[in-house]
Amino acid sequence: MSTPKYAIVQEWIKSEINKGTYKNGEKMLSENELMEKFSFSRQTIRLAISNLENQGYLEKIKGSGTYVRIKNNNSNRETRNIGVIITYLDEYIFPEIIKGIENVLSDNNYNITLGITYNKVEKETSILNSLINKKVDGIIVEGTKSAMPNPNKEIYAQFKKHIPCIFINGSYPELDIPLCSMNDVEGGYMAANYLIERGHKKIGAVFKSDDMPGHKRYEGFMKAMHKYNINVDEKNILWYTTEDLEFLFKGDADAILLKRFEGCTGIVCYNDQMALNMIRFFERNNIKPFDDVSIIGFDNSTLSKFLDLTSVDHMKYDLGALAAEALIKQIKTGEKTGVKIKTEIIERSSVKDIRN
Amino acid sequence: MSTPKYAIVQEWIKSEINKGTYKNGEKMLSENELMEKFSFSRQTIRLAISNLENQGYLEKIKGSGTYVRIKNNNSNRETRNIGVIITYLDEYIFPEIIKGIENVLSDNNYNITLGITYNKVEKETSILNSLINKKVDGIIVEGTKSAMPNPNKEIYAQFKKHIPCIFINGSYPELDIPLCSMNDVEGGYMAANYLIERGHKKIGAVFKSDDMPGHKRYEGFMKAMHKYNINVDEKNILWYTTEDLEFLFKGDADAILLKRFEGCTGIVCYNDQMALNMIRFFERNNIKPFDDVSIIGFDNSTLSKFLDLTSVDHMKYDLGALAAEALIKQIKTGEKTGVKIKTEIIERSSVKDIRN
DNA sequence: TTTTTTGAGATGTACGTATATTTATTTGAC
DNA sequence: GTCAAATAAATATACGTACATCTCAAAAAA
Repeated sequence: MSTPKYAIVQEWIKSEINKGTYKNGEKMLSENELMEKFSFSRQTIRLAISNLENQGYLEKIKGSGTYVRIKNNNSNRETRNIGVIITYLDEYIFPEIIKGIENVLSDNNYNITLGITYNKVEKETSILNSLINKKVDGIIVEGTKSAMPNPNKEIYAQFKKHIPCIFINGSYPELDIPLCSMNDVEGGYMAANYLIERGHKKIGAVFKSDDMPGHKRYEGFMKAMHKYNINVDEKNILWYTTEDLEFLFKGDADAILLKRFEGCTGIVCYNDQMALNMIRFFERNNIKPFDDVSIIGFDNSTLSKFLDLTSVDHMKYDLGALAAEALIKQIKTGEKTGVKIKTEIIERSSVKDIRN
Repeated sequence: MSTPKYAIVQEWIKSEINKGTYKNGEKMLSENELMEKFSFSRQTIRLAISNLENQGYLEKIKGSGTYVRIKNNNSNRETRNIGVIITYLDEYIFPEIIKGIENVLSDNNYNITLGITYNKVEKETSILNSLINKKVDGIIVEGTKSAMPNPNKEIYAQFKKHIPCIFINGSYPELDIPLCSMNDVEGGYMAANYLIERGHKKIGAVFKSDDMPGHKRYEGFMKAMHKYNINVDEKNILWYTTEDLEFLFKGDADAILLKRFEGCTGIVCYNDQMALNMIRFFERNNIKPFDDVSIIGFDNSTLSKFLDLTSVDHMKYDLGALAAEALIKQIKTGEKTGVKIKTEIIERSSVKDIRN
């Protein structure tokens, strides 16, 4: 069994307390009410309550009820500890972000407490609860799917009253928590602009559809094309989802792809890994990448260095560093500022100048 | 009812502990034994044990039993915080290691406090000092260059007296701190063995000389060659340093490399990035990689997935996970154990079977 | 000999039932 | 209106059952 039922109840109670639904001293739902709410047996509910009692969240009074009673271990002393919550660590942009955060924070004598959510809301809840317990001086969060309604939103709302917060990549606008993010629209614009300036007119693109940055980069791409009055043939713009990767670039779909990108002299790719896919695709079909077709990627990853691929760098390190600086500023002065990170094209040899 | 049954059991256990019948660390009667002894139900016994656990008299270990473990509350109070110190984060093996550590620790309700040393001794010193201040429950360390004399060695010696430690990748043998590391010798052996079993006899290799794993992988490589009585031509083994990367694989040295690997049907590469270098090198010189020359890499990185490169996986995730488990074991029981991580070959299409 | 599998024993999770004790509110007698 | 009794609601104690999961050592296989 993945998460025991009693643990579900525990997490729920904890997060409700942290949200502020039940305040210190107030009466919690009775065992019977919790039974009905979760449709668990009374024993299971009692186990959860008993655990929380031992952890110092609740107090039971026989015959009366269960009450929130938070034991404040130590007062509001400085911990010089910052919580950093991210969705993933293995995707190649995150290590750089963390590096940026770590460098700034350690220069200011802060430690990092790291949490990884794997884009799962429940994991995020438990990390947030444990950070509240630990009393951090501030948090930097890359929230789980910010487009969807997130039950942790209320915890964040509670959080920001006492503890400085900074979001990175995405945020909940209604919460008024500052955001540090890369400028994907500008990145898409620059990529297209870079090709156009070197004489390319028929430009294809590959974007990820199930991802916010994908849409933003497309927006920037189109902006550049319109600025130069270049008609965009939608056929040349390929949208894919994570699931498409399985078959779309393995060779089976080459005939389709050839038609989609027929006559294109340059391709803007969603990221460097996609650029690699396209390079392999062209090689398989006797089209020389970089020479016959210019290619431009995103992320300026290790991959692009090895491939000698021109790539749009969104300064992942700076994103982390500036987020950390914004947080420290907020801790010191209370001033809430966000940042948009600059993008930059790292020139390598994958784009050919075809002007006469 | 005057005194509840569970209280009777509690009092009995307490007095037996105080009498010295069961000493600290010793195994208490099992739930079933207590059931029989008192003729109470298992739930009642469990309640008594659970209360004593919360009072700091007992500890339950699932699948093993209930043990006497008397906690002295005040001084060394639990922080449920583990320090993790690594040299780098951006090199591609580290995120996986951290993921392994994080998963195990968060399952056990520990937080991670992350420190990055960038292989600099002074940075390591300041991180260690700040962790001592923070009173972590344990640390997992990837030490800075363990071959060199490290002034932090004494800090570690102090550390390990009070706080459980685990080293990963490398350690200072004289400190007697357990080590979790990958088995590079075995990895080198497996890579060579894999090629030999598929009919390759003239096998080249590229190893990193300024790095411990490079030497270990070479050692394993030679072991396999000797086992099959294959004479190794030292000319076919290329050693490089970090600095060599600048010019050795950019094309200028192709003539030299061609001579070095003349006639080789397979190449063992120090890691996947080096494998990519070799692939590019062969392509430049009209030798079809994978077809004319089999190639095997190390690390099973994203790169190898994209290149469809057979690679030796040293289970970076497991390294982190097992190190974390070893640390938790040490915190709970005081038992100091290290682990050697298994290696495994991830088969893809870069090695050709050339047996007749 | 070494490695793998099996199995017994231990704790963990979960449900059901029944009765006891305490608290707080409502009801009813005065 | 006041006070005591009845009642409802809440937690406390206690037993039974079932199956899940983990540990460790013994047995079996390589």
